[in-house]
Amino acid sequence: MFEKRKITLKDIAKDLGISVSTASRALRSHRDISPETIKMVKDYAEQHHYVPNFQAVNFRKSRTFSIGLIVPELVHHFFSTVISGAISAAGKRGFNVLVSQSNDTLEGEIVAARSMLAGSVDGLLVSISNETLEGAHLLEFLEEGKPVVQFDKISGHLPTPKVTVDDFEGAYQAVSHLIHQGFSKIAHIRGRLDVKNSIDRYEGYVQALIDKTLEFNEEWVKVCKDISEEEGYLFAKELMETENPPDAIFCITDLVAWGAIKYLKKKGFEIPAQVGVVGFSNWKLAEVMSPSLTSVDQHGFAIGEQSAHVLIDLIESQNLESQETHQIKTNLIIRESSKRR
Amino acid sequence: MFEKRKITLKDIAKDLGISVSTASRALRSHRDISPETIKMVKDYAEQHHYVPNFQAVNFRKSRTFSIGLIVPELVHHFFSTVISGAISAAGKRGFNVLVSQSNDTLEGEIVAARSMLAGSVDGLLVSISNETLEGAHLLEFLEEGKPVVQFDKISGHLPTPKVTVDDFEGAYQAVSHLIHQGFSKIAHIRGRLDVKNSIDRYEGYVQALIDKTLEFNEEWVKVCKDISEEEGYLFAKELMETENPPDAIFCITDLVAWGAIKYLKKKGFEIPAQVGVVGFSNWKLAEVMSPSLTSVDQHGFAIGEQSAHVLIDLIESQNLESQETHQIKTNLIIRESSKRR
DNA sequence: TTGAAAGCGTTACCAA
DNA sequence: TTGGTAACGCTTTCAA
Repeated sequence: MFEKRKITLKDIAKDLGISVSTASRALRSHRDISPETIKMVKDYAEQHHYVPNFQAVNFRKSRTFSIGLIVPELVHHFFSTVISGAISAAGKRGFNVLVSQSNDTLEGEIVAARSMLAGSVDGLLVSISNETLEGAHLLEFLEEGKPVVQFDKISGHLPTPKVTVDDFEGAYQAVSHLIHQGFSKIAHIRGRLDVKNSIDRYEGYVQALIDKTLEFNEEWVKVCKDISEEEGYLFAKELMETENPPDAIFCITDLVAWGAIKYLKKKGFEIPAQVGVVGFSNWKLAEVMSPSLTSVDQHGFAIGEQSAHVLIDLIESQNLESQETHQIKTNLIIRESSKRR
Repeated sequence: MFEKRKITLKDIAKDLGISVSTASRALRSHRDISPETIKMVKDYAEQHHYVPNFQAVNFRKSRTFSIGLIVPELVHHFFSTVISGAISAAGKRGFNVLVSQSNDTLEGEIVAARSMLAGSVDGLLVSISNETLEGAHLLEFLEEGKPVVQFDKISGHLPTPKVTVDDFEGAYQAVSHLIHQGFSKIAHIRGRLDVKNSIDRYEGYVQALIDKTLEFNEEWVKVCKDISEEEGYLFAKELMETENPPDAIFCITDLVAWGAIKYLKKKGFEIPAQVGVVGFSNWKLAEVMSPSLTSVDQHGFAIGEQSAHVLIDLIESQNLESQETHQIKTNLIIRESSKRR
């Protein structure tokens, strides 16, 4: 019922009695084709709905005008925001985005990377999995002349540009805010010891305490493995059951904060009167939980946009050496869980 | 520093003193190539890390082994779940997924569709925007011989297969549950009058009332335009301020339910003691809000998987005529907001 | 069992 | 200003 054969340059050339190369050049308004020929060819193309076969063009130029994007998890507010930003920026520059997820495993990341490397993208945007160390599968891109840009979760081992959240500054602001609200015994439920984001947030936390000459207590720092709600609950319990409990908790993510708040509510602690809580990420749930959660917004959309622009710049300049780091500023969103005054 | 020229079939053929066609066939274990030759070629390929150039293969076969996926909104729990399912299923069948969003506008959908149609995908998965009526830009895919599958938000005008949530049944179950919990004056904050999902949910709501011989009251039905938190708040207010207020509200989405709950809490109504609330979608926030929200889970992952399978089946069978509808069952998740017994 | 050659649709070089 | 031709890397007849 459907099916309408597409016309090619050859058809145009034959019908117009010119050569294929002339037709090709005319369509691109090449400067040494006469205006008359150009007009003739363009008119014909228009009338016959000529559409260039991009597969052929791209094959010829060995380009795809697509970029790959690998995230640890797709169903995740922050990452879907980043994807949205990347697609928006890439689209404006004529690139499609091929999306995949690693499920935060090395294996998954390798599978995703390989399926993209084999001729379907011109470059890669990646937020590495927790398990990624060497990243040989990512180096392969560079070896093939395809640039890679890392964002958010990055590895220092890979010689690529990076676009990151300013985790240090975000944490610093969050903790400073707590101090400003009158909290003085501030705990931190942090992420893994070997992940850069969680290290930076931890350091921002420590620096804020130092700058305001507040007590730093080793026992007030808890280390998550999964960054889960359950861990938030558990560590809040551990923190509050000690001799010298904190009066505020700065959590590595909103989900962990939600677990902590669940515990605090259950035990009748008043938030923020008795205990203040701050999260990180500013997901939708921060706004919705009760009490609403003060959180650090990571500007995911901007990160996606910026990453895509950096990558496409490299693709277009054939630059594989760049290792610039771009830091995106965070923004503290103050809500009920920490507001005392 | 990097850059390692890829070897091609021609290189293999030359080095091994055979022809390109023999090399090509040997690699695919073609049945009339001798076992010895096959082994020789494969060993050589292995040693020299031969990777076929898929751009060339795909160009030759006019295939891309990619599918397009257009959703109204990317930053949305349901849609990101669907995307995740589609990528998972497509990956298993050797397809990459090119993702884009329409921002729920016709214009956006057309732009996204066009950039994919021009030779970058073999078929399209689409959940149409609110503004899409005729869908000429989608028919173009069929005209080019590329199958289209609609999911979730669908248009009856387009002759394509469809994968949908069983909205009617989901709503029916939700309302039946409320009735079973002892609620008898059940209101409905519904979606637009011209959108199929919201019509189906409305009809499920009405049918449940009829089957249980409960009162249907025209005044208890409110129509959203944006499906926003604000509308939930506003309509809950309108409903509760009438002479004869309902004792339960079934909402078109969790976000609307959250708006309604906000109002109810503010006015001191006890949930679910005085007013029961049920949402639809089962986002993360349903679990997190207080009280936690009973909601209809839509199995987004299954929808994504199923849609991808249906599409890839059509691509591989070259079938452009199919218009089957696949309904995915929903699942009611019962939480505090409706549990009376 | 193997090879030669044509062809997919385009671009780009070299001649005319 | 134009045309012929080779080339991109592969698959697929057709012949040998």
